[in-house]
Amino acid sequence: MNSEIKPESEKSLNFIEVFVEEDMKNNRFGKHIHTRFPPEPNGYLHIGHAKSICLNFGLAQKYGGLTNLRFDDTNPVTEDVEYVDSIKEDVRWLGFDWGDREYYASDYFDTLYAYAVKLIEKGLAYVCDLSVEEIANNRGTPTRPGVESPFRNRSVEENLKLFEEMKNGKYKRGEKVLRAKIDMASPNMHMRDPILYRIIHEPHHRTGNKWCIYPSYDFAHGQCDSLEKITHSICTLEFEVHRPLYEWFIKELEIFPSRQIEFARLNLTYTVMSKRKLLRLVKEGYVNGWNDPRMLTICGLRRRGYTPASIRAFAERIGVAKRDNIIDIAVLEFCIREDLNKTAPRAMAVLNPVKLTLINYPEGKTEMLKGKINPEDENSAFRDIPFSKHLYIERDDFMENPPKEFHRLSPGKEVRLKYAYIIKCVDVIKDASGHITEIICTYDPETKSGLPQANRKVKGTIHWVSEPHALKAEVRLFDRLFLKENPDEVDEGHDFTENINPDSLKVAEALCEPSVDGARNLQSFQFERIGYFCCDKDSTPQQLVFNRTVTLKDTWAKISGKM
RNA sequence: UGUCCAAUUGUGUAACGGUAGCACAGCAGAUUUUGGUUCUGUCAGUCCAGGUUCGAAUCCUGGUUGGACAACCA
Repeated sequence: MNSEIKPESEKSLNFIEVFVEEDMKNNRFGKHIHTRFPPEPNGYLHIGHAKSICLNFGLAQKYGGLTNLRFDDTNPVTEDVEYVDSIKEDVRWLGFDWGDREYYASDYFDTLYAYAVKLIEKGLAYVCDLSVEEIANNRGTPTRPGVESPFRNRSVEENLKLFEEMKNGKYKRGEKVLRAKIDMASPNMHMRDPILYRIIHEPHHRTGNKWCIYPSYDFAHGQCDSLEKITHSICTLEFEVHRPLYEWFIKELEIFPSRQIEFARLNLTYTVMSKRKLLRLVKEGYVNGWNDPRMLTICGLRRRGYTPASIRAFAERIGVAKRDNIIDIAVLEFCIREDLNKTAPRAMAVLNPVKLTLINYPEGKTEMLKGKINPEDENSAFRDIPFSKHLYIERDDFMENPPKEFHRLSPGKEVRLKYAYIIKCVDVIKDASGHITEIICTYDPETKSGLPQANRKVKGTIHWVSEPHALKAEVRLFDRLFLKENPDEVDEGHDFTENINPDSLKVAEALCEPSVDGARNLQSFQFERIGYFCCDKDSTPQQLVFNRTVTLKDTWAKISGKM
């Protein structure tokens, strides 16, 4: 090894990319790859799905292939078109395009039925009359072999007849199932005569009443991959034990040999990820719906102000591997700050106001000051910010008896009002209970931004808004939904809801500079020195509403917290 | 008392028998009209025990720890 800088093309690969490159080199699938994203339309997509979406679409992009969107809709009991639409919207919003390759497992029901018949004819599948309980009991346990079904050795003819009768609706749910005939003593539970078809007298969101038997996941997923000529079928670790079955079907059905590769699903600190728990948060009213900005659903993140680019960057940054992982939520927050810092227009807003009056500034005068819309952008345009005698500043930016580390306003001290003047506190007015109601300052006209005197050193710079020009806005201050890194860490008999943060949402009235007027839904701003905020869909011209996406890094909070 | 999978700084992720690197987080400093950004520096790691080898995070054996698997869910 020498110290040469590695070119981009030699950047390290994740283990899936290693497999793909090996396969390409060995010509396993020819010169191209083809992936798929296979959601079940029974819930909303979350950040964990985003990882999978970025992985599947990202791989295809990298190696010049295509990605299909395929709905795994083999269970009409739980699935619905409502979810199909939201899933498509979310994938598209994330920035991925599946072209015209929108497929459904239900598109293949006829073929799947024919595959089942083929297995019966080969003597590899049989109709079983055992009840749910009996099948479960006969399956054994991971450490104890199962026992064979008494119906295991029916003739091919009888199986064919019975299976057709199942399809024709002759039997009720639970009366019969079609099972593969593999090995009831296999150490792998999934090989113990798995169920291929079950009877469900329920209309399907796409096939209506055509079918009353539906294929199981194992009998549908892999075959759909195969029918679509998917080269690399990427799924999460819990399907690893299904892989022998996946490959058994490919072999016995003699179909296109898609390759299943498993990776570790995403976990994040201070949140829950399972569909079941997310559903409870919604159903039990801990949050206001699936798109509540505190939810790590794609639609929740969108409403919170996360951008597609930030989520893609996150997926890239966390990597892919097979070991269980818990990603620090700070990584996600870093990614959105990184993006918004470069793109979000700046504005000043005061969230917790206290009045400030400039005694030597003319009453009734208004000046228009200039502020860069985005200082990160060299070519940034300017915005107009009105200034007057009567202002509001952040209550936290004033301290009567400050420690020496405090760089803001205090009696007798100077501070800069951003884009405006250097001011000096000369008096403090309090009410009967000692609560500060107004801060009295003088301003130095020589220090207006742009003037030579403005370059004078001062300890700090604070934001402000002009009282007569301020725009009121509702701000929704979101914080993490759970108090513990691992919300599932609870005492016996309790559950994760115990760890919900009671202060995950605080609503305040902010006073904003006029440039935020007319903000559109999903439009992001940086409220200077505070954080990134995004206009909510509840916002109207009469009542602006902003969601706090994430705070700015707050070094002062860290310092003051230690004191 | 089973099968499969995994184990690298606090958290992720590289290193494919040859200098343990990168990112986030932390800490310290510089710059700054955002206590933001940016920049610099810094802390900190190969689960354990054997073996193979000139050389092991990497290969082998045994252990330990964690995870998955016993829906007619996916």
